[in-house]
Amino acid sequence: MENQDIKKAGLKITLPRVKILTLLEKHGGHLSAEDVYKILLEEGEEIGLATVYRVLTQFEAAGLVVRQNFEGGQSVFEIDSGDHHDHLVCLKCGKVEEFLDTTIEKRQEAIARKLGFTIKDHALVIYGYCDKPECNQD
Amino acid sequence: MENQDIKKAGLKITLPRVKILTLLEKHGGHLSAEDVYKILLEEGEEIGLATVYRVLTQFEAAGLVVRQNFEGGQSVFEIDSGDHHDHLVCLKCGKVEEFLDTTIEKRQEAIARKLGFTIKDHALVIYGYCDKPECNQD
DNA sequence: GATGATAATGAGAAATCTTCTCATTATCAT
DNA sequence: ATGATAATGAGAAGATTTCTCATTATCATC
Ligand SMILES: [Mn+2]
Ligand SMILES: [Mn+2]
Ligand SMILES: [Zn+2]
Ligand SMILES: [Zn+2]
Repeated sequence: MENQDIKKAGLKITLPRVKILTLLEKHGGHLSAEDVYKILLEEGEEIGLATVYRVLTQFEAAGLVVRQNFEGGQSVFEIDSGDHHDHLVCLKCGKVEEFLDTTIEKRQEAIARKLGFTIKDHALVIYGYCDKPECNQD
Repeated sequence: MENQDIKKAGLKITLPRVKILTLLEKHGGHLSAEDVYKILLEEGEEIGLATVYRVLTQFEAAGLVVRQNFEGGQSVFEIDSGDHHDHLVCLKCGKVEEFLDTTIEKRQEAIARKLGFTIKDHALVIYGYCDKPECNQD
């Protein structure tokens, strides 16, 4: 249940928080703060955009969601399943695919070690065109 | 000479363009539009921030510079040497290191192929702490 | 279940980064 | 040198995100 996750994060169980977390779980994909805001409005919820931004940032700090900064426009958020992964983004239709490549992950560690960096996080996003007919070719 | 690069891009040789390109070449590293603007002002140039943004975007389109979207804050620009590379960024001091790993590059191709994507571009940024004493640890 | 200290919310203002508009000025082919 | 056209600079405006603060909700305690 979402309520336990919220409580564990040291946050009070409020309607906006439950609605936002439930929506992200139900949706499963990548949503911007404004996406979340609009969907909840359409569902008849009373919520403020500032609250959505605030809560998503709190959820991120609590490890409940992950923020992705794809190029251009807004950040998007997704449930933190615990399994790190990277992304492919279609420049035409916006479709997002996920992948995890242990070879890449290991190489990153080696590179950081060689250059004296302690890795805290990383972001690998491949931009291109997906295989849908209307997206193919430049 | 910068002038030829600008001309080849189909752009007129103007003082702002020459100054911006020269500064990026001289500096060698990663500069935000505002960095460029402030440095040129300090050097006594008369230039507008809008021009800096406009010109950097034109240079990017022309393949003269590359834009990097590191998380938080402004985009930064660097001369496009033609050699693609990725980045490590220190979260404490902002230091940026560059690297190129052919293993990672090849794996990305394989992943895109498997998922039906045609790669147009990619961004790999490793965030962490560099080996300077004041940056080490958390 | 009622009470109250405290945290959370929502609306709008504001901050931040970037692009746009448009009158003025510079470039460059002729 | 001239003129068509492109570029510039200042400020307005757009886009995204955060902040402020008065009002409201939560929840530990009674
Ligand atoms: Mn994802
Ligand atoms: Mn670089
Ligand atoms: Zn697509
Ligand atoms: Zn550092």
